[in-house]
Amino acid sequence: MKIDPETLYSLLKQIPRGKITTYKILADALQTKAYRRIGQILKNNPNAPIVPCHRVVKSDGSIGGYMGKTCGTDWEKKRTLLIQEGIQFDQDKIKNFGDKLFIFL
DNA sequence: ATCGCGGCTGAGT
DNA sequence: CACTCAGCCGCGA
Repeated sequence: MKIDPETLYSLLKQIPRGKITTYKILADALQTKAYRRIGQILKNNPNAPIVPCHRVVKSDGSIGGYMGKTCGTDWEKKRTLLIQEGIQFDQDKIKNFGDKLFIFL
């Protein structure tokens, strides 16, 4: 089954400031296993402004990548951006990761 | 149709 | 805890 980008974007937009989510969660919310597919959509995301890709991280708490050209190529800046969102970083991993996780109910 | 790749994940070593 | 391997889905060659 193909993933509906709109659905993916909708979920991302629901993420409140200071919260984050993972590919796994998104995939689960979409009822799919195409974790990677999600990443590819994000990098291709035509809705960069409404899709906070930087709020999507890997399940282990690291950023992962999100090098979408519309999202910016500066990985380091993203980390800083998240910090401004209220997320605390431990080197290249998120601090209190599980606590910041936003689950789609 | 097959192969390989990509912002990955989970289990195993 | 760090690294490796295999599985997952969609798309282009």
